[in-house]
Amino acid sequence: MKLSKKSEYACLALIDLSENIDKDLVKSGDIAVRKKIPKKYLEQILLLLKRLGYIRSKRGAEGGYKLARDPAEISVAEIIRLMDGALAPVESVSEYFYEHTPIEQNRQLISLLKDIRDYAAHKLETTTFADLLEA
Amino acid sequence: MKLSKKSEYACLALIDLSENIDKDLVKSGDIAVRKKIPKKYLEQILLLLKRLGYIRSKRGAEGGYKLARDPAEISVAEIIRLMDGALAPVESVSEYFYEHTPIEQNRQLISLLKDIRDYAAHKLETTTFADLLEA
DNA sequence: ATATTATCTATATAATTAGTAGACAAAGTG
DNA sequence: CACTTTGTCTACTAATTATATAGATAATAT
Repeated sequence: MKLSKKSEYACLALIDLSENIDKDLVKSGDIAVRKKIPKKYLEQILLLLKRLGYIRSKRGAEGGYKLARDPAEISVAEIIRLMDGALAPVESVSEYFYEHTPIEQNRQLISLLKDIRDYAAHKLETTTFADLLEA
Repeated sequence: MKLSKKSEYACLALIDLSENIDKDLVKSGDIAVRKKIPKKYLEQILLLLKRLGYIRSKRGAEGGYKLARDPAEISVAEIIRLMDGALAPVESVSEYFYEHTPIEQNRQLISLLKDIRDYAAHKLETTTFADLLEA
């Protein structure tokens, strides 16, 4: 797993929406400024998150976005998987994105990498966006 | 950390050389066939490993490669780092390849990713090529 | 002398990443 | 209604990285 900026931005956007969950709507421009994300790029990401059912939107003046789900029920793992694919260090050790890779020729290496994958996947699956807010 | 084929190939090549440590020299062509690595690509990788001091070579007919170091003293971590860079899922959490990334804006995310990095790094640092040979 | 093998450098190609640009659609405001 | 704001959609671009391939040269064994 290597996080792209896209998935970093997606997480930051969801964090921002979680932080502003009391507000009715949050404008993408505001998120862009607060989280220092290129505005047009962020729009693409928000659109994607909308299509995936994570957020809702309203167009027009005074429009914006809001969460469609409880932050406590969105795991970091699922967002990274949607943006970047496998959490595993190689696809041949991935649960959801399995693919053959050269390293499969060595059993020990596979089990080592699988162990790392399992650790990372467990951590990311059990961490939700509610956990990412400041105490 | 996402392993490239290059680092997968590099590991397989070092495994092959470890498996044949009793032999005087191993030809790149033989490694390529046994480990199913494109021959010319493998040559580049072997050359790199040679310059880095991991292997020695001899040219000409009946030439080839051999390990310059004990497999038990080469960690998987160092090879991946040399081929692919950071073991961490984002550079902002990397020990040896630190760089700013957007996600640094969230403390909790940073500590989560750092935890994953530490686990992976520890595993990979304590696994050597001697550990990768069949019992 | 010849065949074999490593060395070195250049090139190619495709995919991925990280955006930008601009037209269009919907909603609110005066 | 006109105008501004904000989301939606699609296309495009530029740079980088990944994954090789090609071919000339150098050294060595036979």
